[in-house]
Amino acid sequence: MKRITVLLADDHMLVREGLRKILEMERDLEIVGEAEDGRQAVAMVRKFRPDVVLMDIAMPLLNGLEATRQVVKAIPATKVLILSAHSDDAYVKDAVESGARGFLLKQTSSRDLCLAIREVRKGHTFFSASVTGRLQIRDRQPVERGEPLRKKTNQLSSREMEVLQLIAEGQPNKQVASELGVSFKTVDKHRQNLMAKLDIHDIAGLTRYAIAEGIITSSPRSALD
Amino acid sequence: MKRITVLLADDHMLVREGLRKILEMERDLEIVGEAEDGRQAVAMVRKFRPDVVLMDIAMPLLNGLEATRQVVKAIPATKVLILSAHSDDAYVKDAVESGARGFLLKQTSSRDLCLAIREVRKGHTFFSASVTGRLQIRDRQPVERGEPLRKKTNQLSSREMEVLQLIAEGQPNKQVASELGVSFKTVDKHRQNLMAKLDIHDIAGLTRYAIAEGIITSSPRSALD
DNA sequence: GCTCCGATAAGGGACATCCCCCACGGGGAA
DNA sequence: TTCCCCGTGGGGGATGTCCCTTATCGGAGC
Repeated sequence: MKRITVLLADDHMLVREGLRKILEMERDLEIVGEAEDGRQAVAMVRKFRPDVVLMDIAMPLLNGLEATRQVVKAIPATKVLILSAHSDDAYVKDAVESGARGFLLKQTSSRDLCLAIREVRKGHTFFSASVTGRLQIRDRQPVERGEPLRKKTNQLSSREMEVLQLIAEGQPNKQVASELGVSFKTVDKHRQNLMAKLDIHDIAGLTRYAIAEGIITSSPRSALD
Repeated sequence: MKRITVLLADDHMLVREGLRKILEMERDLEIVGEAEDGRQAVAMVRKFRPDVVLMDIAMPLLNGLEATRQVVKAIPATKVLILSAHSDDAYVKDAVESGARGFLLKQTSSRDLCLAIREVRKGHTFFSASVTGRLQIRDRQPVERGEPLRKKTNQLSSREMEVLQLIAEGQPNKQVASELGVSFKTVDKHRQNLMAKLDIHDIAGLTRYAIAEGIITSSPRSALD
């Protein structure tokens, strides 16, 4: 009986060693290699043709998503399972569009990890519970070989982006209103709408989102040093 | 012969399970508990009094550095070994000033991890090769037995740092209060004080500051679940 | 002893937030 | 054309922020 061959791609040796120890307990799994950056990961997939790649997103030289695209394109038989610390909507979306077959959070248990590897190996998909909710919004098209999914009305309008930025910069509704030359109530309404779209319901969350999305920066001292 | 007792503090279950598997191979090490945030880490140190705490920096509710200060102050016999993904100068410096006995990168090998645990247990220090060069700046100050030093840049007290983190994670005063087990009005006062110290007067600004200082990350994960 | 400070707590007030409700006009899609 | 989304504007209310004030307690320092 042939075992499922797995490639580990993570830039942290401790994490790799930990994952190795976890996976070595499973009799049907076999680790065929370890990569410490995205470029190495692609090269090792070409060389070993593993059934599954366990791919971290944040890696030097070539990030996990770009590496996934190259792996999917070069060796379609190899299934990519993304391993990320964050369940950021954009990451999950990018991962799916890159051709990944699953998205695992580092908060998940080792049991789910092994489960996920076996599922994607069989051609199925596997997503951590925390991220599945966001995927069902889109229609469940066969992501298999198709075109990249188009963004639906899920995105913020340009007006909402403006309001988001000003809020994240610390301006109260009233000030945003005068800045944009509209009514305070209009700003309030935009805020309500974008909060509903993002499912974020406090200013701190909006600020973190804006920073994560690159809409603003967190460093107030960037002008000085 | 008594084994070295170790507490794991990391918000990623997979990482904890990986570390557990690694450490369980060592006969002289014994994992006495796992914490998934800083507050839990402090509580479990008080409860189990482990020889060594393996502490991640980026954790929800209470970050690893603040947790280290509290552990060092409450249970000086417990040695804290910081485990971080980044070798940022400021992090290393903060870690030392917080009273940590060592600083390990996640890029280090499992052999070095075990070595580091044994060294700090003996009262020595252990720093990953990549960060040792930066340490010679500081002269041997009485970090040994005394109180953890505090950064000069921000004169925030421990309590204020805690409140800042929870606010930046999106929690309203009331929820912070119940989290810390104090009155809503006390939290409000801490907030006023830290806002005055930082000269920041809105939540968005506090959030940006907290991210810039590495107290939290901009990832939407840390505030949720 | 006295003083300063941090942590605790409370009252009160002005304002902002967050979330409902409602409506209108324009522009693009079904 | 009809329908829905988007931007605009408003009412109202529950809750939270932000900033005053005062006060007690314990520890650190002089």
